[in-house]
Amino acid sequence: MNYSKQREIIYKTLADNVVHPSAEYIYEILKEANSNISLATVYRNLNKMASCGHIKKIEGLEDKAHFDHNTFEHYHFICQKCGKIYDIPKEIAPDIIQKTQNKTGFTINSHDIVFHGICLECKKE
Amino acid sequence: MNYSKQREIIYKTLADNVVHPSAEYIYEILKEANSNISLATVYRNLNKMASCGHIKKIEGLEDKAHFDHNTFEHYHFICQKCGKIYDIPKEIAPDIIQKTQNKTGFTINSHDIVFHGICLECKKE
DNA sequence: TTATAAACTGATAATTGTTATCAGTTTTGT
DNA sequence: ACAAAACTGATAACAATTATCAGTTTATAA
Repeated sequence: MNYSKQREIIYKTLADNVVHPSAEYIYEILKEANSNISLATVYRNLNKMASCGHIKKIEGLEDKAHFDHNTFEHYHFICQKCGKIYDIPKEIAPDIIQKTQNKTGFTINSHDIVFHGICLECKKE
Repeated sequence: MNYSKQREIIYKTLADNVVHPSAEYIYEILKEANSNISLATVYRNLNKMASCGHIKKIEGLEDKAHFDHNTFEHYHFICQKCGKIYDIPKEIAPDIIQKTQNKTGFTINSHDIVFHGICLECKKE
């Protein structure tokens, strides 16, 4: 993979964002900053970085895919009211890979856990 | 919800299938059986049954959604080689809801776990 | 350095999975 | 048997993503 200025900008935009943005959302931020980076380039580079493990792709939320620069193992919670995505620490499911491999004999390369529910903020209301 | 002959056929097609089919796949089976059920009806009814808990919708695999008539709590493994989807028993992650609720204070309504890797069949080759 | 191949880009057309629409049909409760 | 509600097939519309393509940038090595 070669260096590209656009990829660097896309990664920084992702990393600086507290949220877990979609490709579209990153594209909008870049457009407002007059970066002149096309939507196709955003998709291309997010997917490229995800497939080489530099970032994480979060699928199965609504329709869109979201991206996460936080690559240490963790899970996600999506609020059914506000739509916000929260990180969940991996300690909630200890030895999950080992247990599953033992039980099935399959080789596990990755796994994702997604919770749906209502976050604290939205419960207050 | 009213009774519908098409919905019954769609459910039976789903239940009789060992695999976890997509809407498209069910539609193809029905078409071969000359059922004359339209793709829209397949989508409509799978979604309807999923939202009332009669079946399960599995999202976040590749692009398509898949469906599962097995509604007891369990997880999924998708083989990166053959694409087959396997059921994983819920025992691999005991108390996962309780733990996550305690840790976050969020209310959890549902959760999904998806593993990616290589299944036994494909490892043999 | 410059030449060259490979990897990249923006713009946009194309694709794909899914949903909406709509006129007509079934189902259900009275 | 009748009206209201829920359903249907056909197909247009939609939204997210990917493919295409001519031109540009990057890495390599003579």
